[in-house]
Amino acid sequence: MSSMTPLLNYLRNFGPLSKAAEDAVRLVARRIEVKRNVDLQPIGHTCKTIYFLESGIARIYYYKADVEVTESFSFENSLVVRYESLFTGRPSRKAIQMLEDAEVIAIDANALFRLYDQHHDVERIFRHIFEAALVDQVNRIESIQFHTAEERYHAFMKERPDAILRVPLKYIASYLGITPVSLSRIRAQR
Amino acid sequence: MSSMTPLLNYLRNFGPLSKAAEDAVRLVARRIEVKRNVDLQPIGHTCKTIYFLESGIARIYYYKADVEVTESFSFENSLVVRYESLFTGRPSRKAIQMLEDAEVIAIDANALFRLYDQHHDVERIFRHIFEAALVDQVNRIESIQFHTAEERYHAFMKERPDAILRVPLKYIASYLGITPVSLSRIRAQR
DNA sequence: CTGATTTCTTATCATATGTAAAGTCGGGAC
DNA sequence: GTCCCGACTTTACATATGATAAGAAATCAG
Repeated sequence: MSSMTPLLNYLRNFGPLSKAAEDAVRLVARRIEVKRNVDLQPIGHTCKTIYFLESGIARIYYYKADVEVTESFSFENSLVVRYESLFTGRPSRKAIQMLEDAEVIAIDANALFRLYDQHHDVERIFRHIFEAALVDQVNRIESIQFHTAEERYHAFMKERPDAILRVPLKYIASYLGITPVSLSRIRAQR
Repeated sequence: MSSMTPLLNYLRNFGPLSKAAEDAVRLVARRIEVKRNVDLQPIGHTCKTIYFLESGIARIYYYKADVEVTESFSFENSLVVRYESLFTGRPSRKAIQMLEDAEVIAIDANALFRLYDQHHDVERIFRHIFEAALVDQVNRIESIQFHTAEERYHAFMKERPDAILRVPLKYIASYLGITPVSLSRIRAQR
């Protein structure tokens, strides 16, 4: 049985986890390796897996009228989830792509949700995780809607200074909601 | 004891609710009347109450550099929550204001959360509610970042055709992330 | 009803961002 | 090493939105 230690440590940030629950989580998760540029989940697939990144960077992207759009990045030691598909059971128009070779833990979402009744600590932990995700989304909306592209670029740089070195700028541009040309302009001044 | 029926029906949309749990919820909720233009919750207050609107419209707003910004609207038969404060325990920079005279059910959030351990169905229902809210926020981000102001206006009109009649346009403009002038221009063409 | 205040629209001008096209740079394939 | 291709930047021009101000319409108080 592979270690899963990083995942279990991550989960413990959100609440205590009994030994029994820990074992149950291990049984619904498996460790996989994914190469750079591979789509972990393709467009059109219904999200039935919650991914935890031990290493590597992933992005969620989709197409808006033939133009590729980056919705989010996820870095090591965090989850990658297409919430709008996971919680509706509908196919996602979004794909998850790895931007670096990565070690990933894939959690079977339905199996995980079945643990909720037996292991209340598992339900509580994931509830806290998704509550925190909700807060993140609310804050992201504020940042998108009420800050300029330049402000958002600097905020992103401050929060993830390594991203600039690890992620192609064109993806950062589309994440910020601007074109690569615009991002170039912002970076050029000063 | 006041009826609370609309709230309980709303909750049942998200899962079954036992009689015992129903009674427990009644005990942490109270019914109030709020007048138009009143701030149900002021800026700077930590969110400790979840509101359900039986009637009326509310909006969440805040100030971004002296300019008032509308974050969201809530209509009758839905919840009003400042998630970023409720789930972090930190004071909110946002206020909740009524846009019409309203009948509101105020739920004590901490008392509600204490019910989670005794009444698993209450925890499950509110988990589903907040999961749905997470999906909403993800979709809102997509709509904000990757659609034009005009597309967003038409989408909002389609989803809430009554809003235009009940909500001052300046609030709709700031919700859409544009100025009232811009909204006027969009409405003028055609 | 009347006047006062707020909301909404219209017009003008400034600016940020988009689109298109061309040029530069750098890494990978062979 | 050489070539090629993709990523990034730069420039020129077009367009959408913002800021400001003034006027029209609606709402509110008395």
